[in-house]
Amino acid sequence: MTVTLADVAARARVSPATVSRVLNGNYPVAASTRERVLRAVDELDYVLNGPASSLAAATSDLVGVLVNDIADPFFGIMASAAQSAIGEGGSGRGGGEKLAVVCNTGGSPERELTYLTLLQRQRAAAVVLMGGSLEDPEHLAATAAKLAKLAEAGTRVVLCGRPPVTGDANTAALVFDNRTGARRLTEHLLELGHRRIGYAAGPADRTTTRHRLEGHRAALAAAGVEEGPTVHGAYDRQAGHAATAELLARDPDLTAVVAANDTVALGVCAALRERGLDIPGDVSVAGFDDLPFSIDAVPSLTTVHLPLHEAGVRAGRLAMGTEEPRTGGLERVPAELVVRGSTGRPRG
Amino acid sequence: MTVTLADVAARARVSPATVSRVLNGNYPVAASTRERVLRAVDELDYVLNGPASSLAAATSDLVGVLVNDIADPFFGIMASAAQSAIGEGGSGRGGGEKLAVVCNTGGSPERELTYLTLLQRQRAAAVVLMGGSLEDPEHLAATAAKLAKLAEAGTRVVLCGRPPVTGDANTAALVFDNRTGARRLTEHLLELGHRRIGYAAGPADRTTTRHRLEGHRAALAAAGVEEGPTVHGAYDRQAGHAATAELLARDPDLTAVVAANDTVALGVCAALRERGLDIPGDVSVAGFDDLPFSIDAVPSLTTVHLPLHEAGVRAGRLAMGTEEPRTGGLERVPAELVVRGSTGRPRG
DNA sequence: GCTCCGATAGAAAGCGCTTTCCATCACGGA
DNA sequence: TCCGTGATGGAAAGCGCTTTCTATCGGAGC
Repeated sequence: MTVTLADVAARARVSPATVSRVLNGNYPVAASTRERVLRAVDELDYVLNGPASSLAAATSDLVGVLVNDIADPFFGIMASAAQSAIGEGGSGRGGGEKLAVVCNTGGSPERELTYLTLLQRQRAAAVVLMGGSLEDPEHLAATAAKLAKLAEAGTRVVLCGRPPVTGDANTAALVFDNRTGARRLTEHLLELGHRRIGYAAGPADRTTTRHRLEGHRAALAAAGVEEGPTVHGAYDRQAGHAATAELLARDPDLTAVVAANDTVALGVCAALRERGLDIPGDVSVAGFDDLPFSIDAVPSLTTVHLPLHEAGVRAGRLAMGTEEPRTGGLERVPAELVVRGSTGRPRG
Repeated sequence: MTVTLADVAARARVSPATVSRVLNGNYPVAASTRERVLRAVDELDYVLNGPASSLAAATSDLVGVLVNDIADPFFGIMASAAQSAIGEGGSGRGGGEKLAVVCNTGGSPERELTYLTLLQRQRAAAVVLMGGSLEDPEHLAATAAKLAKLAEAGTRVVLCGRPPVTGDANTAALVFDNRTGARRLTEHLLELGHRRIGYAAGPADRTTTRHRLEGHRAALAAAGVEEGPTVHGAYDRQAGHAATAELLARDPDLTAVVAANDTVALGVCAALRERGLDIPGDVSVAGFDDLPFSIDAVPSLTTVHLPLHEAGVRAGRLAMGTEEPRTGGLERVPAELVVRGSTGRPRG
């Protein structure tokens, strides 16, 4: 029923071996023969059987991209960039067409491991993990073990936005400089004169949350300013909205709120407005990530720019093996403060 | 080097056949034997070889989800929903774990076909195409042919947000009622008293663009109001920003602008504000899709709500075969007008 | 007590490809 | 003229799993 390589071989009057060689192009085949084979492929509308090919060759052209939340543009932008870098690469087998697939873990460690196992099953060529991870030691160990096994089996492992868990070769890591970015942001607020700053943080126990919080605290400590209230929540507007109520309850005299990211900042702004507070007149608000919409917020959001697209491309190339990782495998991606309209001097 | 099923069999002192049966659970195996096998699997840390399994069984547990732009929350939300529906389904082979993978076509017909071929190679269990498509007849035909081939080979095909191209069984389609949604939206504007309405449309030649435009025009025609200027552009803020300048140039007395979607609307708002125009005092603005951020826009966006999450889940279930498609395979998803602060009565 | 049957488990034949040997063949050099 | 040699193409052995087809065994039925 389905056309197989043998059918093509018969039609082209060559052996299956030759057809395979034409298709994979890693062995000399006379031009005339090649053409005959290609014509047969065309005429029969032959499609390679991926599983069979992968089985025989012991690798597949699948590249897995794991993200915490596919509905969040933060990941969408990176994944998109990685996918296009992976798609256009292509010196590998099977004509170099790699199938970049993105898998949504929802931030759940279990799903992350499940996907990694599934990709291991498929003998994926590479795996890219995007976004911070949970800091639970048990999970960290399980993930590290799984990644080590993948790397050992020849799957390239790339981390993008999370610290490396294993010093393995075959593993590269890109980390955003969240600490410095957060620090600059809070310094900016301090320079404006803010002394009571609330923090609507991301989920507890996540690397990203901790790093940003550390940067924030470092800035406060350096300036000798007392830390304001901190509330943890998810990375969505709802969380920002809820956090704001809590923060204001804990310190009604806040003059600024730093949000875990831009989306959360949107929720913070909404909550402040509902209470009749002006931004930045009464309260300044800052985000993080510099997602596309943050420039269109009203007022436009002061935030920390992360080169998501560039990082995604780089991650994709590392996964393809097109580019080599830095020595040590760890690469720091700079974060840059972007001052816009949502932050200003506090009243008085 | 890698542990194979035979190794597990040897360790458990059973035949490979028995191990396979335990793993796939579709054949009676004595409890004691099963346990012995599972212990061996655990002890050896065995991971099934996906390609081998797929080859022998002639299907894989891959489900492809194709989206036009993964960085756009519109697709992110649907894909996320579909992926979770697919992940939790699971009566299939291999323990029912399906690997839902999302592929980013970037709206390019070529990439779409490439991905479809790649998925066909992998003998994917199902394919979900999300979002509108190009209306170029040549592309339409090529896609239809490819989808027919996939369906014929036993791959379930689900369209979500695009009209069906083939009346095949094995194929289901979910379509958003863009026409009605757009019509209601324009009717709303007309009721408010607007008579000069600009339209910042999506890319030309796309089904979604056309349907929304048709709804808009239908409302105008029914009210006997002359159509205002229309500008086509991409689905991003930049396009909305640029379109606004053009629309205003063509008719400086516009009192309302309808955008292709919420993201575009954000760009429209930004451009209007830059010109010192008040929203909705001077110009009303409306979006489409009701993405999460639109409620936080200032003023909050009047838009058309699309049940993206629900549609994604439904698409996922159709892909899994958990739910049956309606007779005829076509299902209409309702779109609902949501009036917020960005639209109001025109001055005077 | 013997046959028949349900419940289990093993043997073995592939699934469709890749790849390692080999076999050819046409030349150029000695 | 004969042989070494590079360029091609074929034969065949798997890759690791699934799945028929059989074989075995302990009762139940007569």
